[in-house]
Amino acid sequence: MPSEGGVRSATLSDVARRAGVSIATASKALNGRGDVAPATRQRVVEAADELSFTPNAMARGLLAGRTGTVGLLTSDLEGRFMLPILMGAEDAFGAGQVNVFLCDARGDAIREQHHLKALLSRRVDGIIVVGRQTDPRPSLGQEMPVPVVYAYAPSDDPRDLSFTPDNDGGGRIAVEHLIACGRTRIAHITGDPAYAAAQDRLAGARRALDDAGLELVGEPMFSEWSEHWGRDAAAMLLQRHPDVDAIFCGSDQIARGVLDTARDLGRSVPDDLAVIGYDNWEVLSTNSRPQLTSIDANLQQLGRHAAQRVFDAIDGVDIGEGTHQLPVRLVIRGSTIARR
Amino acid sequence: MPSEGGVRSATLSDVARRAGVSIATASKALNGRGDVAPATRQRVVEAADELSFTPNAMARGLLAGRTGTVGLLTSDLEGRFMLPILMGAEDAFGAGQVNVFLCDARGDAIREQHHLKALLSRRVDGIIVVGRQTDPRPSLGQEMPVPVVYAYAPSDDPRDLSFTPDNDGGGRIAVEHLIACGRTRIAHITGDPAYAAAQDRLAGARRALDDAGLELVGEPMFSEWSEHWGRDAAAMLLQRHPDVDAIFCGSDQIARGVLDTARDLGRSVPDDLAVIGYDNWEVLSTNSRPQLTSIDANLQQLGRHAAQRVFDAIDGVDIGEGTHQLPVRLVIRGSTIARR
DNA sequence: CTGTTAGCGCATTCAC
DNA sequence: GTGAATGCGCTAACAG
Repeated sequence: MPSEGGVRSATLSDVARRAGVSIATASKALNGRGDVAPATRQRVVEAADELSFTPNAMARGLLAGRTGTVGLLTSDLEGRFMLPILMGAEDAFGAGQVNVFLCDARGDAIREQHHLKALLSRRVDGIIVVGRQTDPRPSLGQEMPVPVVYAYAPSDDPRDLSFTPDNDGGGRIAVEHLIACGRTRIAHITGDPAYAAAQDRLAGARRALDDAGLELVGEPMFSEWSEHWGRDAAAMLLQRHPDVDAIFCGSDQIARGVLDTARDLGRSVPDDLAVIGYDNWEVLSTNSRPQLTSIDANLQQLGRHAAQRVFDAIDGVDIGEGTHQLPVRLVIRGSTIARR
Repeated sequence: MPSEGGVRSATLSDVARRAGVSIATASKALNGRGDVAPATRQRVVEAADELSFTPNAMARGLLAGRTGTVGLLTSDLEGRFMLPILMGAEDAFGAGQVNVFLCDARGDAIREQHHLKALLSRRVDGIIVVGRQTDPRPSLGQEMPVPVVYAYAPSDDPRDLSFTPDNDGGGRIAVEHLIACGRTRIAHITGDPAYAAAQDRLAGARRALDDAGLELVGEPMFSEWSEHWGRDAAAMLLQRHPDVDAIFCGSDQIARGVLDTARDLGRSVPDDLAVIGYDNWEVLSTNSRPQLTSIDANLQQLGRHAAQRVFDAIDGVDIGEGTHQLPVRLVIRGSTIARR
């Protein structure tokens, strides 16, 4: 009878009655508060056990003024960015201490407003807003009754606190790695130029090239974040600039497409052509031939950061403001350095 | 100052005072309960607005005996199966009415117990347990104070209610499709034989072959759910049985690997060799050359089902028991039927 | 050491 | 129509 919602959970007064003490004493005994005779405590604990008593967090929260819950407001349907962040947040909160309300707004502002209202009504102690792009998103406003931290997609209001990956830095270390591998004829194939991520990564790449006295081979190629585009772009690129010796790709998907075309055209990777991806989406990056070197945005750490700040704010610490770009890291695999 | 948690949210009595009425009247006015003079209601609503009053869901829940929350207890780190289910659940709950606590146990039983305790303490109205395999998982037990529904991974206790995709049916329709495409020399490459999913899909495939008076070409090839295995297995298979004209793959990842090898060996897909995947993981299935025909488990619908049942149980309806296999569907793309 | 009292924010009787 | 009183389950002062 899984539907058996019938057996009302035991309350503290049930426990107290069974242990033959007052409800206050029972409370103290279970929470280790105040002075309770060991024998009494023993009796109370046993009674609680027998009734499988579980304290009502709502009643507790009502009194304490905090609920021990946090809202995660997202619009990342796929969860590709949201999930690592969520896991990081759970880590930071120390499983069990804090629980997370997950709300998916599906990219709809109305729905987001709706969810926000619900979260506030539930008196969450804080809110983490997770976007699916690194472009700034509308702020929830300064009038929030609880601390708000933005993750991945920063707020467009500098008075808010936001954490976002350092895409510029990512572009830079990607190209620095290619240069360190001895490459000098480097091209760039990336996704939708309307994305800040595309522009930032390109800017970082350009700076690294500049520092090395190099230039991008051809113009950066923009279109969509797909394998198809990676294949087509690589074909065009290798035809027009056969002397290219490395391609920095704006995403792992694009890089997979590039690898495909390279294979079709008989260009050997990495000897003849080095390829580097972005995002380190493991299902793509570790299953290609060769495996993809990529840039990892450390999203789990980003989630931990965001959660930590929400935590601090709850404890009354001032969490500051502004958009903070968190460091990314290079994950080297076979597409840039040959295995021996 | 995003840390500004200072402004204690307004309470109903704040609203009442400002509107010059009693707290009881304010409550009725805002909830449309009882008879309140239109003018009075007007005043109360305005006061609530000015204070941006948000009712405290905890206080309300304490009184009502239900919280309007549901726990989603998962161990699917990637979220590949969990997320569609979560979205389906949110749909069924009608955004805003019910909120979901998401708990990731990371496949650790201790952690799961911990989270379960927390959920019960929060007095969730129901729990959905989501696994990452279709193998039966340990039941949470029959003594739960709230309704529990299992999704994707069924409970090992038949007294529980579980929803899982019909893998046998999936194997069958996959092979039926291949046969309908005129294929007769069909082989099977799949993942870890310890997975029920692998065995069930194979069983379904065998039944379909049987019904058509056919047999699998060679033995089913088991190993891991990866592209690498798909590539290696296909190479072995095509060498030993060059006359194979179709391959049913246990996952889209494996199918991607198979496509790679087919291309390497100059076997044209789908003319020369039809390939069908499983899971319809779109990032893989829609980006291959050609795009992958695959079996979609309708996970979002599965999530909606599970949520609906939890809902029913909350309303006192008996939700029944047993493991229910939900229908899957065939998604036809270019890897089995040539585009014209 | 233990029990009594008050109150967190709200919805619901039941008098007026 | 409106308001005073009651209690959901719990913890924190206090008094015994």
